[in-house]
Amino acid sequence: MRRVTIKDIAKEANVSYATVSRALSGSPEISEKTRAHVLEVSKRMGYTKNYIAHAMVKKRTGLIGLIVASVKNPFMSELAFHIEQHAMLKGYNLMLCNSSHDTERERQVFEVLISRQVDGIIIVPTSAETHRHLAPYLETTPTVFVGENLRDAAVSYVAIDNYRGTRIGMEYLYGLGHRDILYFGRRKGSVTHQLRANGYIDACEEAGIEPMICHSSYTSSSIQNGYQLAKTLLAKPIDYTAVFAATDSMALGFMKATSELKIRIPKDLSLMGFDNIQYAELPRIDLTTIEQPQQAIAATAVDTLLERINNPQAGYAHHVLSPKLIERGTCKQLSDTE
Amino acid sequence: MRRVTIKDIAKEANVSYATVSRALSGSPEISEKTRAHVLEVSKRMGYTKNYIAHAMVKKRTGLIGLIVASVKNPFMSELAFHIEQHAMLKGYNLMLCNSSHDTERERQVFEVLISRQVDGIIIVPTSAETHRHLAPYLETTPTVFVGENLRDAAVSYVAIDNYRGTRIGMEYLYGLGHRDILYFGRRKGSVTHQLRANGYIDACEEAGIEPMICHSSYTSSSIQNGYQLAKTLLAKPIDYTAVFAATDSMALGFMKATSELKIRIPKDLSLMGFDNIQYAELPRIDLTTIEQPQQAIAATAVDTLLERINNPQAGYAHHVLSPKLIERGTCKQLSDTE
DNA sequence: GCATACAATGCAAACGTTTGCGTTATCTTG
DNA sequence: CAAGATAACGCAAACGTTTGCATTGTATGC
Repeated sequence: MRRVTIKDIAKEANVSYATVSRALSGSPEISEKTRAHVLEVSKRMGYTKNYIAHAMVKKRTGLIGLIVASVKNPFMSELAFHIEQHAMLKGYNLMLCNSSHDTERERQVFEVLISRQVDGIIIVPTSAETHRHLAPYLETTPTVFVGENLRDAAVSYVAIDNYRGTRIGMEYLYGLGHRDILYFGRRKGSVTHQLRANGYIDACEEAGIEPMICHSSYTSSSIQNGYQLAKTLLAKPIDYTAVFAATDSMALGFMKATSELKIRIPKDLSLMGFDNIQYAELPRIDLTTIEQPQQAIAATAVDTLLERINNPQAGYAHHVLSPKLIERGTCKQLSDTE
Repeated sequence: MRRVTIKDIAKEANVSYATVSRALSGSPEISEKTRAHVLEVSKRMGYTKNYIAHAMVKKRTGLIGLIVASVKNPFMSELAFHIEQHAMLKGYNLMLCNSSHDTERERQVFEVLISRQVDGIIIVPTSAETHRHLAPYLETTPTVFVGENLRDAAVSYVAIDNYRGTRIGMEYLYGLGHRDILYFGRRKGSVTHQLRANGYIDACEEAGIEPMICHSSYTSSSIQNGYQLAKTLLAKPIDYTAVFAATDSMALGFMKATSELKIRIPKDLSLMGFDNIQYAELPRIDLTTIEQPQQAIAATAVDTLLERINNPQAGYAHHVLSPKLIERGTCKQLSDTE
């Protein structure tokens, strides 16, 4: 049950297999007549090109690797979708790996992808240290980081302006009359979170209001972690009228806790998220949040990767996209007669 | 900036490259001394095996292709995650493709994956016709179908017992006192939906209650489609106390419509889903539903695929897993004094 | 009509591995 | 110590493509 190769076609069509190769790859230095003949024969015999052999000689696989913490995560899955679509458009296919928030695992799959000769790698790092662990590989393997704002590292990345994101959100909350706004779930070890928190703090300062920050000691943002953190937070007196969560996941965890405690959102408390994951627009959730333009992120990520592949000696590219407020139902105007 | 190959190591270590290959692949016919030496040199030179060349001679890539309609879909992304994890465990990597619910696209990516010499393919078909379109490839490429119950087709598949799923759900609703239960979003062109509807109908018959079915003319189940369908349905008088949605997505669409119409769930109407996608357990959603055991499905899918790869002449395997009721907050006991 | 140019095709090497087989060296056995 | 067995390693082919170069055939220019 051997698959039909170029040699089989050559024999059948009475030409050398170089000719077959040229006919199939659309080389100009071949007569139209023989090309037509070869195409006919190869179609008849059901030939499909062997990309492995092709990659062998061309030293190009047409593959790009994608490393995420977990495609289960709605943010990552959406990104993965758009990356695959855009890559497909450009003639590339996708190899998907999950690192499960594990730095060692991250390194392992990176090595595997290199072994598999992918032309480049797109990675959503699990920590701000990731690019350090990967440093030895980064000079030989075109790589672009997604999500983290790695200004000072010698890497290409695409991310949003996280600082501006929280500023935009704060402006909105301020406009609704809120003055006591708690920032929920600030986390160490991520530049993204650093920047978001900074945006919050600066906004407070400019407005002359007191920042209140609820720190998260978890290493990742998830609904579960948000829920746990919210439970301890809400056990204490509530001296704020709005909550700005560091991520949508944390916001949902917070929401879960408030549901249990019969705290009504937005009636008793306004809630704002960040990321605009798919969950946010679900009925009953209807979370007001700051959007990361996933499709644009995905497209720029593969474009800068391809750029890097085709032009390795060029400098590192930094793309910072704009976040956007998505107004839904979890934030309400603070009544003057409080 | 050439990558270091086996030949480079051979030269450096003063052995033939056959010896290097044997040392690296753990062949027994080599002395411990030279193996240690070769390993040391290859480590020092930063060698990484070229899987493409390896695949070339072994005629095995260690790759499995996964085709889904869209990883954006929470059901698919969860599946993709577990498939990747399980495949990784068995030494395989994953190539991910989205078909976007398009049969022609489905065929295209199937061909691409074959070209890329994947050892096998796992596909979540978009329609009950998919395996017909793919028929020419199926005899030469190990494939397993996931989700659809393709009893009569010459394919391997893993799915859940969808018929039993609705039966279980109906039993539960009946136990809560419901007698007027509407089945929401029955769809043509999918065996899965056929079976679920049958389970509903048979349950009605046995209980001596009248089946009520709201048909969907959409070609896929989504929140949006569920929402549209629910709006026209809810414009008519409501002569039922519970709604059994064909899928969680449809249930969420229904929920969105009820939110707008101030119909309270579960107070005014009980709602049951099917699939237990991640959304279902979110706060405020809290959807009672029938679970598809995703991790088990993923594991059996890759196991039967590997089985098929290593033993192509064996018969087709049909794995039918058991669904399970997940009790949450959208169904309530029907008060006797209605 | 002959030299020249160019178009069309064939030959064979190369990509980086694995592996059957042949060769050498070492060991065992009587 | 000779002969046979076995362990360790090298040689070279093979996997299915692409492509530089050589070769052949045909058209062009004078």
